[in-house]
Parts: sequence; C-alpha cells; structure tokens
Amino acid sequence: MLKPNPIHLIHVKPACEQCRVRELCLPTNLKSQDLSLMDKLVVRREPLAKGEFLYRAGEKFKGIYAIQDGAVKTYGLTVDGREQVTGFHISGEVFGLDAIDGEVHPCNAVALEKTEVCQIPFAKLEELSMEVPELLHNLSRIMSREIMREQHVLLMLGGTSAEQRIARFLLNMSQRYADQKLVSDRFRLCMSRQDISNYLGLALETVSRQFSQFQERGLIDIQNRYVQIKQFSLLKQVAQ
Amino acid sequence: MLKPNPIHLIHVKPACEQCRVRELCLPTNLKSQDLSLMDKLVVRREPLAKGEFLYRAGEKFKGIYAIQDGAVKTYGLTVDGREQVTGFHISGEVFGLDAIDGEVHPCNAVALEKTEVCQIPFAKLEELSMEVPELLHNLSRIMSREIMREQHVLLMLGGTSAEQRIARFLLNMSQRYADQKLVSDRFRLCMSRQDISNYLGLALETVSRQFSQFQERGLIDIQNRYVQIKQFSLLKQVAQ
DNA sequence: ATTTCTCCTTGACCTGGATCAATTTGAAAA
DNA sequence: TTTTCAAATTGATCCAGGTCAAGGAGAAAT
Repeated sequence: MLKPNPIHLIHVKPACEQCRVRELCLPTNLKSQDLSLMDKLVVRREPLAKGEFLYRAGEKFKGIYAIQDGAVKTYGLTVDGREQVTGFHISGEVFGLDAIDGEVHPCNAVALEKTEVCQIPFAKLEELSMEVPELLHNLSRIMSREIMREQHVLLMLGGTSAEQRIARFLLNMSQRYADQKLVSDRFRLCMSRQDISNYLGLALETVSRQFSQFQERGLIDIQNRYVQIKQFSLLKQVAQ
Repeated sequence: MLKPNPIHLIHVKPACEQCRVRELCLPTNLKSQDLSLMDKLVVRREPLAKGEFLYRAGEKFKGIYAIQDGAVKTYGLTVDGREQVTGFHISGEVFGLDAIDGEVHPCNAVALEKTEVCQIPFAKLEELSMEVPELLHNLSRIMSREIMREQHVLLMLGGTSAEQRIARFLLNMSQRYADQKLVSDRFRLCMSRQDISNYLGLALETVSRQFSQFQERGLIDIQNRYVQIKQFSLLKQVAQ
C-alpha cells in the first residue's frame, strides 16, 4: 500500500468559507454574512504535533473544537486510575462539548498525528447564536449528533463478540471518511492497537489477532496502520 | 423494607413554577417572567402507565421530554435486532435529545412505572432561547450533561468486572436520588434484572448472583426491587 | 383462593477472550 | 548506517462470566 508522499506546503489556515469540512461543521447552511461573523469568532491555533495535548482533564473550558485536519483522541480516567478512550475525532468533527455544563474539561484531548484545530469560544458562540437562528440550530444538531455517536458506541459494546466489534469499528471509520468525500476503502488508522483495544473494551492482543484473522479470510488487507477493506459486504455481514 | 402506601390523590400537574424538580430541569435560574413564558411552551401529557411507550424508534421528533415523576427506559436496536438499553431516566431528568439532529427518534422510550412527563416542543424552545440567554445556556448545559452521562457509562463499561459495574450502578442510582433531595440509601429499582443486565453488558444471572453476593457480604439489603445500601464506604471501595 | 405467568434465583458446565510470555517489526534517534 | 525503543504479532494457558437448566416467589388474573 502506498503512503502519501509528504510534500511540505506553506502552512495555510483556511477561513470557514474556504474550509474543506465546512459542511460538516458549525457553519453549515449559514448565509454569507453570517458565515463571516462566525469566522471572526474562530481561533485558529498553530498545528498540534503528534502527542501534544489540546486540553487536559480539569482545565477550564474556553470553547469547543473542530478539526480541520488530523486526528484527536479523547480519554478519561476511571475511578481506579485506568485510561479509558471515549472517542477518536477526525477532520470535520466537533468535540469538547462535554465541558459546557461544568465549565471544566472532564477528559483529556491529545493529537494522534499533526493536527489542525479551530477553537470556537463558547460564550461568543452562544451570543452569536442569539442573533443567527441557523447557528443555534446547528449547535443543537451537533450536540445531538454527539449524543447519538456515544449511543452507537454503547450499542456496539453491548453484547457483541470481539469479531463484531472490530468489524463495526472498521466500517465506522470507513463511513466517517466517506462522510468527508474521502477515499473510504483504504485509509490509515490514526491510533495504536492499544487505543483501539481500550476503546472497544478488548485486550490489545485480541485486536491484533482479529485483524490477522480478517486478513487471512481476505476481508481486509492490513499493513501496520494502513488498512484496505477488500470485501465490504462480507465485513458488514460479520458486523451483523 | 416498607413499601410506600399507595394513596390516590386527585391528579395535579404542577406548572414549572411549582415543580419539585424545577432546579434540575430547563427552567433553572430563569427570571419569573421568563419562567412563565417557558411554562406556556410545555405540554403536560396524561400520565403514562407502566409499559406505555412515550415514543418509538422512527417516529418524527416533536420535542424533548422531562420527567416530573416516574421512570423511563430508552433503548435502541442493534444491527442484529437485539435490544440495547441506552439509559434509565428518573424524575428531574431530560431526554430525547438524540433526536434533534435527524428529526426522528433513533430509539424507543417506554415507561417503567406510572410516569408523568412534560414535552417541550423543540422548535418553540429554540425560538424562546433566542430571546432568553439563560434558557439557551440551560439547554446547552443539559445537552452537555447528557454527553457526560454517556461518557460515564463508557467509563463504567470499559475494562471493569461485573462486581465493579454493579456496585457503580447502585451508587449511580443512589446519587441520582440524592440529586433530587430524596432518600438515597433506600430506593426501589424501577427496572427489571433483565434491563439492568442489558444496560451493563452482563448476563441477567450474573446481576442476580452479584446482588445476592453483596447481600451476603452485608453491603446491601435487597428484597425484590427494594434496595437498601448498608455500607456505602465498602460499596464505593468495591466500585474502586 | 387458586391459577397463571413473569421475574428472579441458584447450580453446573463450558468457552471466548484476558493474561502472561517470547519474538518480530518498524520507526525514531544517534 | 547502526542503535534503541515502542508497537505489533503470535503462542500457550486460564478463569470470569456466559449459557443452559431447573426450580421458587410475587404479582396479576380468574
């Protein structure tokens, strides 16, 4: 499988208007003048390096985050001190919504690769939402979507075998690339086997074995973190 | 353990102003005149009988729901047709937020006992939120809280033993009664062992055995659905 | 009061996936 | 390039909890 050739371009931070993932993010359906008001709100940070934290549990909440490019893992700590991954977030996705109520981040967010994020200061976003009904509605929808996302994780974890969970995980990642109009049958997993296993409530050895088994069965081709889904229909069947 | 004596009162539906759980619900911190605007929005339905559906998966979304009294279970169907409980909701709690994005309920909501709910039509709620900043903020906070609630479930399910899950479940229920200023060391479980096991990703036999074991160890006293937590500190220790 | 039915408990057995352990591979650092 | 270290694979073993099965106890219906 071919790795993308790393060409170094001059770093450009597109405004909302030019952003590749605009339609998945908060500005969907906004009129041009509202879009530029929205754009003025957004803080575009320097890209995060792999392993860099966007925020840590306990930090004061300033705003929610949208990913322009890259990937972020969010994780919490259980009462007994174990790490528990609560989500992987890729471009076009909004996260940090869990901090609104308590005004403190209840979990950690760390970049899984070089990542560009936009911060949307929440107090200002609420103010602008009072002026722009579409924006208020988009905010509601994005929060609702996050609630559904977590419900899907619950459905995925409930009473399913390791085989099913991993098949569903791969199909879910694939779908999210498809949502962005990106190639969805071959992609790079942005997270380690450790992270996947933790997220799916399995041992990392089980994940590794299951990947190997899917490969033997011809369902997928996996080399390190590069996956190609070769038999969508069969994989869906395995996922039930 | 004493069952509450069933006294039949004339059915009264308190307005938001008089509602016992007002401070947990959308109207928190609202000024008196805003509260009455909010109150005009609310649709108070006839009480639901045990087993009655509030909505079913696929139904068009009209509004979100708040429980005045009683309990509701929400559940989805997995791809292979199994039921998966996504939450138990008791008085003072708001749910149905997962339907905002798609404008269709992705799951079912059924009363676990005689239950009084308020429907808050969502389009009207958004309109009023544009006028009342506190209401907009309360809505954001309630959605954020729901996201956190689901994250807690994920943390609870991730890499924990059956013993821990059940201890945490009991402590969680207890805390939610405490949040309402109700007795929190003795309460009636509003759901079946089946529902609990499904929710916690365990077999119902495991739940039953674990309850018996906690009883033997003197941590709790359980008779049918009536629980008394006798050793909070020990139970917390078991939950880690 | 008696029947019926649903919910719950308890026992016996077995398997999926966790755990432990030993390499192998790949990527970053020197 | 070689070294170093983290990440991934694969094998062997074991046990927590699932499954199957057989009652028992409450609640609702007759």
